[in-house]
Amino acid sequence: METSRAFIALSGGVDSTVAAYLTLQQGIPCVGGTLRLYDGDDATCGSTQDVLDAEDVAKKLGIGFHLIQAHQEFRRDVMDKFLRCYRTGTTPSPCIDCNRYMKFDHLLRWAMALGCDTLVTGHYAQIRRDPDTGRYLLYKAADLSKDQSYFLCMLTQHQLSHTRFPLGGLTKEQVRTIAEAQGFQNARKRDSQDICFIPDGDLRGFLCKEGVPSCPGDFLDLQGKTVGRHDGAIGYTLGQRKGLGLAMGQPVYVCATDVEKNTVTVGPNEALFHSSLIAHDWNWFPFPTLTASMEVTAKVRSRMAEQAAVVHPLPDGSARVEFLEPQRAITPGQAVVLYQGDQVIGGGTVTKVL
RNA sequence: UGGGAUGUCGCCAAGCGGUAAGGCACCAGACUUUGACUCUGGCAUGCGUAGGUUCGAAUCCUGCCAUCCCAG
Repeated sequence: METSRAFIALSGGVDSTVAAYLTLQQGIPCVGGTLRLYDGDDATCGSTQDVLDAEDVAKKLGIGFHLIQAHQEFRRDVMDKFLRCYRTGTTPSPCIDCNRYMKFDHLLRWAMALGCDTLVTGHYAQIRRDPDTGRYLLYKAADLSKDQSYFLCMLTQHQLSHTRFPLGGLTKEQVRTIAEAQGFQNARKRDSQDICFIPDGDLRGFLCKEGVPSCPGDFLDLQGKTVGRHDGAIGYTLGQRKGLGLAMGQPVYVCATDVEKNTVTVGPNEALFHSSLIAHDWNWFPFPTLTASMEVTAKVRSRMAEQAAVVHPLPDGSARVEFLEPQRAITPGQAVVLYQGDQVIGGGTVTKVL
């Protein structure tokens, strides 16, 4: 648990810069590095400019800098899974996978190979250790508006045991203030967002380029009547309104997609609400596996308010989450993350909506 | 070919002589480390077309065009 040497994951942004600064302030020897995940120079995450920014930060802080190539791993563990999800009609969460497989696996291995025992990142979340069980627990950030615990729901005990989030107890404004006080150039740099490997936002174009082409098909209403033509069932996600091009008098939303039949069913907002889901691929924080039903609050997307629910373990290791109130557009492929207060209980991947 | 009806933004649709509502769609921003949702803003010097009446017409009159329905 004692950090003798820390590896700082530098993105070139203000968060990781301040995380590095704060770690150095504690007198911990540090070395920095950036993952190069994608070839495109225009990528919004790990672009050439970001790498230069990160290197610049390392220089200013007087720490070493490593540029770690991870194109192959990123393609295998994040992009291929992303494409597979769309191909099979589910909606992926690439940021969760990137955390799980790139930042806290590939990068952590590199850090350790470089003689570091701790990985430091600029994520907004908190790690604590349960004194009774010895397990590492994940908590929300103090700044709830920047909390990233949803995206960190798949971190394992091993990963958490070698990770530090220096910003977990700070607000974004405090972080920017520290950066300004230290004269960091990126103090007011815009936060990153959107899918980093689709910088122009053209999801369908990207899927096509990567071998998941779209074929036009029919839009159906809830009664099964054809109401228009779509660009291809893949590429639409549950609850989507924009881009349908359907003037039905009232707003309509994607209620279902069928990639086999290449149909997209649309309906009114009210048709999107469901009360329970089944999820698999669970990662639990306070215990190795869920053995009994428990009351929690839950999210099925990062920005929604948590909702009261009960999670029930199922024999095959999956679990059923039952919400007290029906939830809008629960989407297979997305993560469901469970909380009790500020503590993250666990996260899984939605497989079925009931 | 007779008879009837209708033609206002991409779709639907107000308007009924006083100087073009609204909804949907679309576009642009905001929000956002996923896809989404949401919010804000934009969106017809012109109402099928050509004339006429009027101080003034999308609104009245006439011709033409188009579409739909009924006859046949």
